[in-house]
Amino acid sequence: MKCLAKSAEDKIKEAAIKVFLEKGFDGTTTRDIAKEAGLNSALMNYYFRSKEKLFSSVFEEMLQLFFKGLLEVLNRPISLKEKISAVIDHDFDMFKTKPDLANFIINELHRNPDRFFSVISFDKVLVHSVFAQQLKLAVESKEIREIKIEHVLLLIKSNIQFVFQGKVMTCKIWNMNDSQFEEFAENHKVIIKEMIIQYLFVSEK
Amino acid sequence: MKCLAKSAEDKIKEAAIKVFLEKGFDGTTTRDIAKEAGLNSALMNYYFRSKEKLFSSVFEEMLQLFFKGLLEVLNRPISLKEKISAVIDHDFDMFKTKPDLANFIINELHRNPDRFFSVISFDKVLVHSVFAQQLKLAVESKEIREIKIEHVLLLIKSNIQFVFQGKVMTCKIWNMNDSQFEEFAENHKVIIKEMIIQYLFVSEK
DNA sequence: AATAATTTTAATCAATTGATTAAAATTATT
DNA sequence: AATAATTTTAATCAATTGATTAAAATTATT
Repeated sequence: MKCLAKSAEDKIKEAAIKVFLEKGFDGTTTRDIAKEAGLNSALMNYYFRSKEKLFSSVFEEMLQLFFKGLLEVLNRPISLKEKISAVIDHDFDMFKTKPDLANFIINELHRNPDRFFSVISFDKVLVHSVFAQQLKLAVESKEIREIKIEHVLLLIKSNIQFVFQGKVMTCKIWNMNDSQFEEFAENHKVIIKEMIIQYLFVSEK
Repeated sequence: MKCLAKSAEDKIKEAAIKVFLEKGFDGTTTRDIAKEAGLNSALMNYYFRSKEKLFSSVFEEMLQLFFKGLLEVLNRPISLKEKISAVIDHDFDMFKTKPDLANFIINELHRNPDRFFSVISFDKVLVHSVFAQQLKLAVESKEIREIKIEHVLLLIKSNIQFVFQGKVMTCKIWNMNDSQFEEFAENHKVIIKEMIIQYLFVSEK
């Protein structure tokens, strides 16, 4: 498969992912990318035609990454309660490896909202997920309180995302270093799980 | 006070706030600001010396806005439960008038983390707030579960902020128009309040 | 081995950008 | 009213940026 020697095209793409995620489209120059890749700057245009096209390719890959894992978890054959916990675990792990991902998606979607359509029709995929069915059944059987899937997913995503997005702010305000923050985030994950599950499942004390 | 005729300096500042909040530092040109203000583009340099200095002045004002109201609410002479509700109301109102604020702060803090120090020592202000005292007492009297203020404030901020940050995504995924989103956000606010209060206050069913 | 196709390079382009300047216009002071 | 100080303008600057080009280097094909 992919051997020791990466192709120039791969190197550029890889470098572009790194630099675009860190600095965004506007903050990145094509020379930044070439430098990060260690290649002549004309190669970016040779392989990807333009900065915009290279960016689009990066953005679509990142948007997939942002949602693909989530959708997989939502369709696992596990209970609703386990699933909520699993989604939270998954997103935490994802953001640990790519802390800039959430911010990148939010920003570039804001800069050009139409980008979103090109990739997936998420509404369909989410509405027809196993998770959606489970939630509907659980509401009907009064196992959980009456609530729409839109709200549930937003609750989960909100609580996870801002932990990482706001890392700089959190560390500055409470004087944490990186390892202290990591511990804090781990504790916060437990709190989020407890809070959301307790809120949804009515019987929970 | 401020009469019909605004000074050129004010017009530039006002335009800068608008454009910087929308496009960020990297996405904004000094000519954008001059055009928005309807003034000759050299005036930006005349009054503010440089794009960077004008930006700093905008950033500091926005960081104040981001926190000042919060601190005021945290020190109001009301009960803990009312206060949590009031903080959520306050932030929702703030983001309704300035939806780009959260994203702006997060981004520009990421671009230059050192900016944060210049304004306030938030840790001190937060640690010594009335809210912090109330929280401590409530934990001691077992009125609420054992939890640190860091986590409580993060819970609150997370849940509010992403509602607005993720507006584009939410509307795209669930096919909402602006008024539908507004209703959705209002419902979500109620959910957030219930969830956080129920989680903290152990007796709450 | 010779030739053709592909990839890489250095040089260069036009457009944009933040900033400056000197003159013009306006306002304040004497 | 004359003069000085301040504000505004149009023209211009050098640096940066995304992109192109033609030649050089490398690799694939015959």
